[in-house]
Amino acid sequence: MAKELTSREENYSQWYNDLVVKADLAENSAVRGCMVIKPYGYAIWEKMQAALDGMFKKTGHSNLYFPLFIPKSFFSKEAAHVEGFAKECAVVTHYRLKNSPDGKGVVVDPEARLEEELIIRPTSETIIWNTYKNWIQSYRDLPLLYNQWANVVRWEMRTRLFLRTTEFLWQEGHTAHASSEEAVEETLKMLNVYTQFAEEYMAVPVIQGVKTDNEKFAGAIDTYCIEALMQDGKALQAGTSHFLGQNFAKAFDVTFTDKNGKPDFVWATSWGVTTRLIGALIMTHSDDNGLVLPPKLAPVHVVIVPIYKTDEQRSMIAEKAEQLKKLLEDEGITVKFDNRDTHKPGWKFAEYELKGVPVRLAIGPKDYENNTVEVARRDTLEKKIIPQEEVVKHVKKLLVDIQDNIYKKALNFRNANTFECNDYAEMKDILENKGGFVLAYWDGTIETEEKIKEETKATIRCIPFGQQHEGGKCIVSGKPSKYRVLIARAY
RNA sequence: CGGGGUGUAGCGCAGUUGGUAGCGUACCUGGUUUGGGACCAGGUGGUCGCGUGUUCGAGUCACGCCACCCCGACCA
Repeated sequence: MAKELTSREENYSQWYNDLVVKADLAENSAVRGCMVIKPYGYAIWEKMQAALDGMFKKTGHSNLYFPLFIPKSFFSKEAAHVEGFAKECAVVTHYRLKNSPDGKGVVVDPEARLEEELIIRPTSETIIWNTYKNWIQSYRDLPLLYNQWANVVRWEMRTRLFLRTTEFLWQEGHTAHASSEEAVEETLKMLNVYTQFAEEYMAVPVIQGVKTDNEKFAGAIDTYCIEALMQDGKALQAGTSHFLGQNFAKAFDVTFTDKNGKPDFVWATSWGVTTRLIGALIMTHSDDNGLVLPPKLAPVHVVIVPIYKTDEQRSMIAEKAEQLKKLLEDEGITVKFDNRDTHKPGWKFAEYELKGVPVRLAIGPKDYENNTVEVARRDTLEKKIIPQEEVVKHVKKLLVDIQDNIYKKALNFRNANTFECNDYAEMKDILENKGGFVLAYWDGTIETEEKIKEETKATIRCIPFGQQHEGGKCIVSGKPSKYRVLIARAY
């Protein structure tokens, strides 16, 4: 019993930390607040990247790459933007080290101070718009539909593996358009891409909406988001897409000549998702036995564990396993045959459950004789003996079933923990004792928003799309309200 | 940055009134095992976070520093 997990009930946050480390996804590094993403965790990120990147390409985007460093002066050009990020920027002031005078180690060479300090990007709007200025003259140059996969740094006080680290990986799309309508359309299009990715690949149901002015991205006109509900009843923002209006074009003087020969500022969007999605994935599906990964993002779909007593059995079963592996791989399924003799089958079962491998096949002497295989599915832990000739068909179906089942399970959980609420005391009680999403009327004022935040520690996550009711009274002030907002404590 | 806590073998921990460090696990070797985290025997592994002090003698006492974790405020 080498790797006992803390149970979710006992301590959810400890469970999460244990799981990330014990499933070998990531660990804390020698640098405060920064993590080492280990191969298994990185493999999940690569799967996410591949799926998202394909979707970006299909919607007409290309990748490019901008520098990690941004001249300090760029940052002061968009007032709201500076305000939003100033407190968490890492600043490069020098470019050289030298041997310490006392002979012990190295010191920063005071002679090598930069004329202008460089900011390590917390996001790249400023350098990108400074550059787009040179790329855009006419409406014929538009739109620019670009994306970059990059690392960014935000100097956070308190960090948690994947959920909040000082450095993290993400993609940031930055597009330029000739009209407001087109930019808004792009913003919503990418929100839909994120939604589709979350639901179809991650099997995480999300709620689409728009952020309040108070919660929106610094420098945006509107911030759209998708919000997911974790098993502990807390919300997690799984993606954001911003309509930036002409704010950055004005700040960096990016103009174009329209069809009528008139100059105008360019319209902008930006949108991103981060390695935080791995945290969302973990907290949505996993259980007290370990990770539960959706087949579409699992680095390994199927693990084959041989069971044997003698060397002869071992080699006969290995041959059978290799045959099955090949058949499954021909169907595009990723298979690991764990033929190590250094660990017992029971150990391997526990290990791959911890790592969330969706399907496990076990082949032992009895199976060899009967031409059968034991199939176990990770999401329900059910086991079943099936004939070998049905393995491929069965596994293919099982992978689809698991993807489907964990999505439904997550959706049911969210539905069971989403409360339409019209009474403030009741809302407080829900947020305090049960957790989950509360849908309540809000009068639209920042005063009410701040009051809710202060008294419940929950925030307005978004104003959900597609509300068709006639309105009601604000849950706090009693003033008329057009729509319900999504309220929850959040990561 | 505030409150709390912890630093002793890779990991998790014990260490009494101060006497030169131990347990579990992991690791290595050999053997028996293998259908849910095997067992037996033997073995390797420590600058006790760092520094200064008290003392004949410090993991243990004093002072200072550092790091990490948890809880808050800020955030994807």
